[in-house]
Amino acid sequence: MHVSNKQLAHLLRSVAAAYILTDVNRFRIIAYQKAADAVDSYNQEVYDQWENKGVDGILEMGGIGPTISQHLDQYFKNPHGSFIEEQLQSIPSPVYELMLAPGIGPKKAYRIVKEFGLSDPTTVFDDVKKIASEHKISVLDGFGEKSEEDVVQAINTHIGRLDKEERMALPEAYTLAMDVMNYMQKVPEVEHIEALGSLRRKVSTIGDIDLAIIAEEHTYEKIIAHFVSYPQTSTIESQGINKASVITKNGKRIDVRIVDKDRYGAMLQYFTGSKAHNIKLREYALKKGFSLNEFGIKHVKTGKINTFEREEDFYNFLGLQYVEPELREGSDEIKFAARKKLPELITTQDVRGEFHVHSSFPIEPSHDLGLHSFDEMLQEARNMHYEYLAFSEHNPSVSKHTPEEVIELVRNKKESFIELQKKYKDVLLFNSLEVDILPDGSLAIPQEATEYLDLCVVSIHSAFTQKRDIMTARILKALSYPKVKIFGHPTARLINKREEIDVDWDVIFKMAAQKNIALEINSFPDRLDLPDGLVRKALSYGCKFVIDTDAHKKEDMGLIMFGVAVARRGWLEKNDVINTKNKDEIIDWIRK
DNA sequence: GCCGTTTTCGGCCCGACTGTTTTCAGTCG
Ligand SMILES: Nc1nc2c(ncn2[C@H]2C[C@H](O)[C@@H](COP(=O)(O)OP(=O)(O)OP(=O)(O)O)O2)c(=O)[nH]1
Ligand SMILES: [Mg+2]
Ligand SMILES: [Mg+2]
Ligand SMILES: [Zn+2]
Repeated sequence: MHVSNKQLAHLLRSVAAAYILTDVNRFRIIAYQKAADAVDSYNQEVYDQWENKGVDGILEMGGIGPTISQHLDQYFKNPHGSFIEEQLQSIPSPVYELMLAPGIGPKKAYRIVKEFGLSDPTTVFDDVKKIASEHKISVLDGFGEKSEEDVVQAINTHIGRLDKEERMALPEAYTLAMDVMNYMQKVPEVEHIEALGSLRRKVSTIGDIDLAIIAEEHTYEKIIAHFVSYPQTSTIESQGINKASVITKNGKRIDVRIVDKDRYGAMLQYFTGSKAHNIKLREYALKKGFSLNEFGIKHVKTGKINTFEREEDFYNFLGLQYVEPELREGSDEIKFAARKKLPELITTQDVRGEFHVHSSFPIEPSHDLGLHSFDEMLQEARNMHYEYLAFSEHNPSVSKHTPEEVIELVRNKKESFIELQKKYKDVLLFNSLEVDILPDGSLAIPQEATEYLDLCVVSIHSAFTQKRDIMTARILKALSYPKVKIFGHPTARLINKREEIDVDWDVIFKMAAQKNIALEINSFPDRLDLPDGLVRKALSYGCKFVIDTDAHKKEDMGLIMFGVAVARRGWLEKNDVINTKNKDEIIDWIRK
């Protein structure tokens, strides 16, 4: 039976909880928690990996070691009677559910479940609320009036989140962050405010908003008081001297940390994360005799503390290259930084054009047409100082046209480019299409019509759930047609809406590298496809990439920054990305 | 349970906040 990453992470956290409650070695507990974190941040389905490569497929992701991999292998084959199931059975199952409420961990959950003999995980939240309403929790050892209220509040927060997405798409997160930052800047004592955490690392989905503030120490109290009074606050999770957290009416958490200017560098480092990166960095520092925290670097022997206003100096002090936030995921970036071998990441300024925008040209496609005309899109390209642009509308609908009509439509488009190119001498035009990869791997366009194209983007818009071997063969076939230069939004995922296709990426990447077909990094915030993890994998096969916006209106062309963020998170340098090249190099690439 | 250009054994990040405590455990970032 298929196990989703979400279920798997919960499973591993449950084992960790069972171990906490049975007093197992604390580092073994941490190993299970780390494994759960790794599953959460992995952008392929671990179960699929296992299904096709076995234990090696699990080990490959990093973050899970040989023992847990073996246990998972056994669990996936048959959970009944498996080691993992056995561990879980030592604790009543409602504990694992109750733990999901924020602020309730294994110990509190167990205490309550045990005391009242709860046995049904499906009703545990209602059961506990009922018990609380009868004030039976406050009389327990270690509990009181306030903590009884907090339990109910935690359950309500959890339930309130159930029908919402767990993680925000980037634009939503930016909007929320901006709103809070604007609100905080009403306090004149706020010298600087900045979004850190996953937002600074530009992760594709954002769990909460993390803000760092610079201020003088005597103003902290005033600033914190202002923060928790944010109009959208629903509950104040915590309110301390230099940090506070609230949950908004939409169920979104906002964390704030305040620090003085002299120590901001260390705070930037800590609060940008990721957690895995921080732990690896701290372990690395310990070996060199230093202990790190969000305020500075302590020499363990002498106790001397160094402070840092700049984050770069913090890394350099440890003998490391500065690590760009997008690389701080706790994979192997610290090793590279120690050897001064980190990549020089691509920037938005490096992008000189793109290959996937939709115009309103009446190509009569089976999917959606763009909103703006060639002219309007080209004006935008000019504004962005692009040197070239490929129009890639969806192919003309094959069900509504004869092959001859399709050929006619494509030729019309090509002919209209002649005048257009004269008008826009500074932007080299390419006649392209985004062609459907049909379920059998053939392209939704007559071969003759492609003769009028300079290139085409091929992508999947149907039959997303084919089995891995069929899907792999389908894509290989599609990539073998002439004029195919770009594999568009390769996984076809829609964040929070549609899963990635299941395919043997090793085979696809090998073929793409060999045939000089670029993998698209689609910048649309609900796609971000290829996902960053696969970008890095493809890079190791020598693949090349294009960063496209898939713009359906001119304003969408500004989304390119999101695609660049994915590229950076995939460790790409300028040279790995085709649309950083000049016109002549592009023409060469298309001919190859 | 994991892992290795100083280790295959012996270490493993570090601190803030809360409630119920008379010194701390639990939970979280
Ligand atoms: N050293 C250390 N730092 C942590 C730990 N937990 C969190 N942090 C730091 C690094 C995180 O990026 C930062 C913000 O924490 P969050 O829980 O908000 O995580 P992050 O923003 O990375 O991901 P998110 O999208 O919110 O799930 O705080 C920890 O256990 N140890
Ligand atoms: Mg966060
Ligand atoms: Mg946070
Ligand atoms: Zn598409």
